[in-house]
Amino acid sequence: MTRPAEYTRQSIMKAAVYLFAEKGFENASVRDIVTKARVNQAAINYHFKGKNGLYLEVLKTAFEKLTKHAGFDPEKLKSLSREEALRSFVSQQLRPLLFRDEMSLYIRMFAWESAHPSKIFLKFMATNTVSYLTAAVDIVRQFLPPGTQKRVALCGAIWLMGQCSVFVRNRELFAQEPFSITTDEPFVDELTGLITRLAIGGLLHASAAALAEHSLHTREVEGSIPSARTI
Amino acid sequence: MTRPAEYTRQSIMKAAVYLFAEKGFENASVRDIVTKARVNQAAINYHFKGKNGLYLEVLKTAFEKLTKHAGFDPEKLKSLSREEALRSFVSQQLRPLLFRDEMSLYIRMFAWESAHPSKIFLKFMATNTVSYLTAAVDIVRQFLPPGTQKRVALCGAIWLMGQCSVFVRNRELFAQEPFSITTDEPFVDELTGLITRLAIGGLLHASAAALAEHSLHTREVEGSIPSARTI
DNA sequence: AGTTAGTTCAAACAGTTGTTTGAAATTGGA
DNA sequence: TCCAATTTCAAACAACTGTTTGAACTAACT
Repeated sequence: MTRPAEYTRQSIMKAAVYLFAEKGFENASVRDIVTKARVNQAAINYHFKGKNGLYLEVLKTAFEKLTKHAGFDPEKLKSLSREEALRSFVSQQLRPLLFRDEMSLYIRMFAWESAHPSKIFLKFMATNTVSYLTAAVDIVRQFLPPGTQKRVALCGAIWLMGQCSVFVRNRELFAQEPFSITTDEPFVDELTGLITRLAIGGLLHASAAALAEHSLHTREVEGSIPSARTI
Repeated sequence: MTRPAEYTRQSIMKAAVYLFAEKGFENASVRDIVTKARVNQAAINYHFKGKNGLYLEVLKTAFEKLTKHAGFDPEKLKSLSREEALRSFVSQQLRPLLFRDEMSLYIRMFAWESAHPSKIFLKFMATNTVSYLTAAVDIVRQFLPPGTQKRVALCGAIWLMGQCSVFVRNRELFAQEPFSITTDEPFVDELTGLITRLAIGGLLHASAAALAEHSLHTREVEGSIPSARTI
């Protein structure tokens, strides 16, 4: 039994994370990956049982590391006020705008999925309990009334992440003409604050709407509150 | 000179609009299109000089019709208050959730592009002056101070459309488990109101930040206002 | 050294994509 | 009717995708 295989595995993983983050799952080809990893074509199928298998493995480690990372530590988040927790989350989501570290790659990978989820990703989310997403749901839930349905909170979390992912995905695009946005620290700080305030406003509104629904059937004119399905 | 070709052209256009709206540009193949249009493979290249040419043609007519459509008529929008104009715009953006008409297809096509713009789309937007987008920029601009830079308003418009496009793109997904959102009229109405209020809040905040920047250099502690680049 | 399991490799496979080809069919004008 | 431009068509092309193959290599154990 030889174990130089571990080097190949890690090499592939690293290249895959980078390219999935850069282009998204569908647009990163296995040939791209093996070239960057400097390994043979067949290596991906031998070590991961195909591209899907590789992606699943990457997703697993990505969410593991994200969860362990300070920004998403459930303990730390609970010690913060709900507003601070929300801001902390948004700040983490926008991390790829400022830093090019490992965490930023994972977050950007997720940004592609939040635009148009791949089937593999959805399957992964359905089977695994991803505490990364759980953290987001928990934060959102703190702005919603106690009895709020799970899917409402889930939907709110996805919406929240969508707010940030536009900028993360199209980072390079926004840097060019005619936008010419330089994503330096003060800009990202301000963007973080803006999105946080927006989210708080949106969630509290949804909360109020849901409460009104629960209290009495006081549907009157237009602008009435339809149901707790409101995000 | 024969002119039955016009039928083929229209047939291709119709199929293309449907499939581009359904899957986005990259994921709709020419074989999908010619099959749906019941024409020959080579027809697209003969009539439109390739897939890109077809897309350009589709984009052209799409934006033409969208502009002419009541919801984006510059005259009508000017007669409304800025809040009403914004709400009207958001309502139009969410149209594909309720109706499956021509306009909805065009809007959904645009929703794919707002997630991750294709090169052809960007080129089209750069060369043509799309009054559809101009309308959005104009609406956004009414919430921003007079001197606001063009790219700031442009960025705001894109952000605004992004708010809606998540739901439009992933319509089918949200209808399934674990979301199970039935996009009926009351729901879409409420969603419209919610996004409108969120947008107003966000834009007004950006406006205030930009104004403060212009008045005096009163940068003090953290949470200071960086620049007018703020969306 | 010989055996065996693990790992690499170049090549090919089977599928898809957009595009091109050159002949056949169609049509309007002479 | 014949001509010539226009339009259709089946087939093939070239470039890509993910995956499989079977031989070659490597390293540990007997």
